[in-house]
Amino acid sequence: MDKEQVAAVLTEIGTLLELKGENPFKTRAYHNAARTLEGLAEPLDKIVAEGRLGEIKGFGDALVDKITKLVTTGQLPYYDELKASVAPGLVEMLGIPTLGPKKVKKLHDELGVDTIEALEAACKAGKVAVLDGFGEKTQTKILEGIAFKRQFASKHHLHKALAVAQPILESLRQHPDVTRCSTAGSLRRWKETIGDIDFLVSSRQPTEVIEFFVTQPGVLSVSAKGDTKASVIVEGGIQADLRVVSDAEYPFALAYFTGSKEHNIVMRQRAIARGLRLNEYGLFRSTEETRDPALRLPCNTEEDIFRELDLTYVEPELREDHGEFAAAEAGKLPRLLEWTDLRGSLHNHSNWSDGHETLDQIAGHAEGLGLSYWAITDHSRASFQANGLSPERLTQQLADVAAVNQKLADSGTDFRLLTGTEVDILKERLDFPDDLLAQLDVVVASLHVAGSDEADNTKRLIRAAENPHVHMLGHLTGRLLLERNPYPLNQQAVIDACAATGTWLELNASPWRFDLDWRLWHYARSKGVKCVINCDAHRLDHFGYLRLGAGVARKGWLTKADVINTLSLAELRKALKGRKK
DNA sequence: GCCGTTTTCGGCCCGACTGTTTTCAGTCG
Repeated sequence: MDKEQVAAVLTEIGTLLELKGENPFKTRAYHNAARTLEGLAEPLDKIVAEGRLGEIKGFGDALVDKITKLVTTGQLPYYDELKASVAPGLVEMLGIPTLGPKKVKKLHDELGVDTIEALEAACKAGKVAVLDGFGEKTQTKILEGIAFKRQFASKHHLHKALAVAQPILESLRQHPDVTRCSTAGSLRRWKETIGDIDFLVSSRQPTEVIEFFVTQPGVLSVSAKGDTKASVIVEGGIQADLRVVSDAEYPFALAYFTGSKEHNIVMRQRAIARGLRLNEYGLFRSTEETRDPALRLPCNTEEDIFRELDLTYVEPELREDHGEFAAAEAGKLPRLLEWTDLRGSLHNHSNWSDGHETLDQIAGHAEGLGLSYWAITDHSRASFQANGLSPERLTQQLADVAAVNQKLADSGTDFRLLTGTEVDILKERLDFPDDLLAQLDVVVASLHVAGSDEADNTKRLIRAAENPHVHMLGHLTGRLLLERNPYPLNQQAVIDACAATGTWLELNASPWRFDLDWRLWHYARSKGVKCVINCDAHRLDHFGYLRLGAGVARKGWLTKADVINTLSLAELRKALKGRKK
């Protein structure tokens, strides 16, 4: 096993021990060891072979023995026995909000519950509410949690859908019988979560293309296969649909299948108002149902369709009926940000807190990608679970960043790391004093532990925005897509406070967050609030989130001028030092 | 589980909220 696999086993052991009610310090030792492994710079098998595993802090005799067995043989009887002794349903139950190991254990011990279904039945029978430490509210929350999980089981995060779609799209593009092809639907509109993946192809040989599609690598099963369309289930349980049309129909089908439904309704209304009829097969000179090619207006691209309906081209991201028609009619749609405009990210983590890589590794990777800057904003002390930095460690880190930058300067490169923090917004104050914040290039203030009181959460965020050293607020609502709803919060009031104080707002580009939501950027932009698209990177492969975040920013109507991290390093330094209002 | 030591077992361990309590356990980040 490699270190990722070993880390996964150790994490699972820790979770299983929690469910058995083991000493929390013991379970934590496993979780800590897993995290340490993931952060190792050199190969695990080398360390094991050279007998240096025990030199690593947190690795005693027991862990060295178990890790060595996993690395050298891929087996660990202790793990197998432990796993066999715990019902798999219990691990699944941990995924329900408000249920942790203690409650799950109690439910299992007292009620014999070992599946989600059994838990649901027990709640409905009122058996949970009468348990010691449980009550009516807990029982209700568990039922809500189960419903929430089921509701979102059919939705998928954008990056996962993209990862599945891109190789298939590339494959279709190479096929000799494919003339034009594209994704469509919510994926093309860059929605934050995706129900199913839509592909559109134009071809003279639909049967061949469909056969090719259903035999793509990653296709788990074929749910439907006809003359013009097919549906398959691909890896990750995502449904993917292919539609094949003639090349003359292609732009109409692309517009139709891209949607949104609401956008399409307005498009059809505009067609009717002009004595035309719009559907997936064409824009026809007729108000009757028809597919007669002789009546079809000659449109080769989507641009042509919009023009026929007296509109400038509307980018797919904007097709939500959120004001795009009025703007397109007036020729006032903004020129949207391009992801290649971005020069760096201002909210990221290193192995000083809960990130995976060293400052050197991060700087090397960012420079290699052609970026201009990258801020290191590790967690502050209160984020204990994330190994948050004390003021002393932060001060040490400043020196280390300076040393990395000196090396960069000596090698003649213009790329620089920036110092910073993601400082916790505590109940009455920020986690670091102002004089420390004043020494940093970048200060991101984030709420990690919010309450249930909307007014109080709002007040805390506004107070953070009013701090003269805070450049921006991070992941405003704390939502985790498909997992956790936003904190109760008056977002508009916070945006107004940002406008009044000159505080920037983060667009957190992690595909689990995309926070602030695209629907609110239009408002923020109208108030003059600047956006910062941040990766919140915890490892090198999170750098690609810049592209995801740029798509969300486009969906929020943002232009290059609205986004701070399109600035050059010199311009950015000036903006960071500029006095807030 | 690990660590450190007044060398053999006690301490490890932030800050806040919710729901259950009537002073605290469990959960979360």
